[in-house]
Amino acid sequence: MGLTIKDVARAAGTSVSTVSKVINGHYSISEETRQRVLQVIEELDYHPSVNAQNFARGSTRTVLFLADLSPNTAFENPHMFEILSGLEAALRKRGYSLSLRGTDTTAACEVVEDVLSRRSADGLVIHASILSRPLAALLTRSHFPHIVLGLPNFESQVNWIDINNVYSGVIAAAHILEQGYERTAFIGGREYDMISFHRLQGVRQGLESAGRKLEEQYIWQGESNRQEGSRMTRQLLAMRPMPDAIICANNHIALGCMTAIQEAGLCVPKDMGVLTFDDYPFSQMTTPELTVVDIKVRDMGEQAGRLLADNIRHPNTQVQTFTTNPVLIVRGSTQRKK
Amino acid sequence: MGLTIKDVARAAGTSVSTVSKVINGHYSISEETRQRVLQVIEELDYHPSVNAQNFARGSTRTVLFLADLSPNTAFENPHMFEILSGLEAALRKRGYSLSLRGTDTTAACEVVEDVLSRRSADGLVIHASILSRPLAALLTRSHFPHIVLGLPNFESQVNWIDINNVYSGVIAAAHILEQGYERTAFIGGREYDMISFHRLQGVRQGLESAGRKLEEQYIWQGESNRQEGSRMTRQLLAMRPMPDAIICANNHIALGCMTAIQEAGLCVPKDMGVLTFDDYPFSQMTTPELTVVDIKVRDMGEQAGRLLADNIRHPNTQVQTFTTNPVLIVRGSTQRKK
DNA sequence: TTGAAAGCGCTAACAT
DNA sequence: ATGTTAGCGCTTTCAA
Repeated sequence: MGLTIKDVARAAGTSVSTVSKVINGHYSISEETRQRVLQVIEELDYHPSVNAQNFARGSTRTVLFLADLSPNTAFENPHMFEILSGLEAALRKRGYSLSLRGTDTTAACEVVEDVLSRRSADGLVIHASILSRPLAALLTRSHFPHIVLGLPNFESQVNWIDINNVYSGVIAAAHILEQGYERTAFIGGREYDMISFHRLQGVRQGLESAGRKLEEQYIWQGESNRQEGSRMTRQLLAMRPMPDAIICANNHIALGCMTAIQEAGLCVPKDMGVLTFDDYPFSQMTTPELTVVDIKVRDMGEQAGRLLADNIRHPNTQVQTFTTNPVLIVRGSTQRKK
Repeated sequence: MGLTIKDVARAAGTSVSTVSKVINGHYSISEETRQRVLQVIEELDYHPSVNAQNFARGSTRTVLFLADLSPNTAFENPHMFEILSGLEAALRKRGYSLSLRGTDTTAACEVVEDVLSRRSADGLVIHASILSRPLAALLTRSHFPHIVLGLPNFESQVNWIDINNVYSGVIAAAHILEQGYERTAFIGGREYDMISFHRLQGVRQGLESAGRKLEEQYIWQGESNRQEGSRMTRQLLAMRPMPDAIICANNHIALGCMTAIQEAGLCVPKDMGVLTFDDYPFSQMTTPELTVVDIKVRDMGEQAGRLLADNIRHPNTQVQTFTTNPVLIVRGSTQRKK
């Protein structure tokens, strides 16, 4: 097996260090020898050994992705894979490869300690769901390049990136108003459901900045499932005046909402506009199909990759960002205007 | 930076090679020194450098996963992530870490050539959707450890593993019979849809082995979407005698099927049993919920990991396996019996 | 602008 | 059972 850098040096009539410099784009090499060496590399079809490069450099050019990969997470979190794809693309563009490692919250600390001491990665991407205070402390203390996907649910100095759910709410409100709906309602998850909460906040802001108001009695909270979506919707339908548009915090709730409206004999989007967040395959399974404020979650992965690559170069910068890339996908459920 | 094997050797009063042997579980070390060295390693909190180990061994202890990771593949293929999770778990258990690389069919060959020449992985997991003839040839010719996820759609000598869709069909048929349905129909995708075809085959076998028959006029093929599912179902409902159970090749078709049956004023599961394959989140979104023959796709990932690890140890064995792990999930759509 | 040579930290063949 | 030592293939400092 294998050509080495020596073979190239010999064939090109130079030293190995010259070849190395050519490979790494060192400035001190004359254009002439650069071309010659490149030519030889091409002819010999030489590829430097990744292992030897890593070893000599003391780095791995690898980023490790840490998340909970227990059975069924994929179904519950179809976004994770998209994030991963975006991340991989962004990292590869910058010369890093991506490794994957499943772990739960408890084990995560040990895993990270292991990575640090064995130097088996140059950076870490950590899903917020497995971030604990000790882990955050470890990350901060070690100054190891990292980025957390999602807003940590406690104060910390870690680098993180998250979707701007508030802004998504603003977009939702704007669309509802633009379609001429007058009395907007919001049904969402419980207090601890931060995503729902932020979306609610955004809707409120969006309405208020247009001089409208999200009436308190039009806000309902419950579990995130279809049954609850139906239940909350029925509450709304019983009110006078009845709202004429319902913004649902997520798809599950929205599906229940649609059912309840149809069972009440009302027509979407004429009697009631319905809007939700995130474009899932089943957003298009209702009649009419659901208007959604979608999130370019792949973009978030790409941004995470970019930020992490920067962080590897400049380990002492802190990054805490909301990415603001929601996109409105208008479908039948809010198309009141022609 | 950091502790090296020399520090450990010095502290333990042995040579570096002894320490190395302890680390790698070499047989020739006495229990006594083993304990002493282990103790020192513990005390010093020493962790061998992955880079140095890889370099010295000439291997990476890494497996690369190759698949198409373009936008939206996650939605279209929710299974991929589950496979990945299973794979990671199985590989980790065997000392390998998993890397991820997105590529299309065309670029895949170059990527693999690069991996081979740079020795950047010890093995490859390749999704069948990006496998081309040249790539298969390269894999075979190079004897590089690999496993393809999914049955290649051409003859080849590569190692592969796939779901046993035929067997899933058999399970489906058995359940339908067991529930007392008399005239089974099958609606599925076009000829080129191999998954549908295999399931059909299985249903046929299952019925025949019970002395029944899948009548040719009860078999319809169309595109895999809801519209077509409805259309094919309406065809079936118009036939006399009408079938009393419909096996749908996939969820999309099944959803259309349910709609058509309900529009015709018939009752599932009394007048018509409905069964499909794969448990998706939306399998439970119909009323009644769909009985499905599910596939433990995570298990397939785990098996792939195991097979690949074996293949890395024994590069000259060929593996071409159907994993037979379908599981019947009985829900309302076929529960005719009490 | 180029080259010589000293590592990088570990493994494994060989010697004891 | 343990130790000695020659690599592994590259990067990088320093001298020329």
